[in-house]
Amino acid sequence: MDFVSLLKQSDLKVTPQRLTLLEQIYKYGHIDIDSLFENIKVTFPTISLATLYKNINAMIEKGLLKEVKIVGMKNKYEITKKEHAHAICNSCGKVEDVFLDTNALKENLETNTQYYISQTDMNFFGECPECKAS
Amino acid sequence: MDFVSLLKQSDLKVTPQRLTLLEQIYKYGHIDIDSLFENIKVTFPTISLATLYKNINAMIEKGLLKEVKIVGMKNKYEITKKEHAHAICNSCGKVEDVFLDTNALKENLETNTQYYISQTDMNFFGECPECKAS
DNA sequence: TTACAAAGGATAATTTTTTTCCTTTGAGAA
DNA sequence: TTCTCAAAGGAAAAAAATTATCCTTTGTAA
Repeated sequence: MDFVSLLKQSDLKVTPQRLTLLEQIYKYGHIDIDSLFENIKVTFPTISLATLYKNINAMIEKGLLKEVKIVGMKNKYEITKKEHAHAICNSCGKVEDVFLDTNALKENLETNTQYYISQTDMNFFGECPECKAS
Repeated sequence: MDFVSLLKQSDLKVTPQRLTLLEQIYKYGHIDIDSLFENIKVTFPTISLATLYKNINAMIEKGLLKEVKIVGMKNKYEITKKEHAHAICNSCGKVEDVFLDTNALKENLETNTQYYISQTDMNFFGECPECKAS
């Protein structure tokens, strides 16, 4: 993942703090501000929450990151990628990306409501295979 | 809508504040804490935000209310009803309920991921018919 | 290199949500 | 109907989450 180019394309300066931030989000897939803060402090002990928020908001504005809102959880952040749904395990709390074809449903909604739909945001809650087994 | 029975069934005392709260949420469909506060203060000028939060949280816990999390908006609350999606207009900010058959998609996800899915949460963003026209 | 806008960091300020503590009230028992 | 008391309301404070301010540092392009 070439985060340097990603930042440059968005007219954001390439700083070591930002690279680490992106690496951590990428590594965890979905991460909230507190875990992110804990993880980044290992590399940058003096970084402040304010810097994290400023960077996250800048990157969301540029479309580099997306905020993931899930009922019952603190907001998480993810690297922007092809539109996808989230599968969330109610037992272990895991959040996974799922790439589904949602076109039929979208068109269904469009003909029903006369809305024009440009984005979707879907969360599926239940039990992951591991938790189901135990 | 019989909010008195609804509260009783949930072992929550029936207070005028709670009835007004439920009536307002019902009336608006989806409402955030600030609008709710403004509206309820008309009837109960001394009500406090703390009371609203306490009641909303109690009702969410009892399953009477649901928190609606939409990217770019403050959390909203709705009366619990049959599972449904939300259509959100990016132009005027309107949020509408849409009842769709999401079973095919759910089963698709289940066979793909081996998750067992018990609830879904779907938001569709775009333009409502009115904003499309203008 | 140098210049300078942008980013980082410390701190304070705001905003949002929860807790505490005391008063009031709904609802069942007497 | 009155009494009792746990639960609810309200005021205030506390805690948690987010944003703003201000000064120092740094990335980047000339």
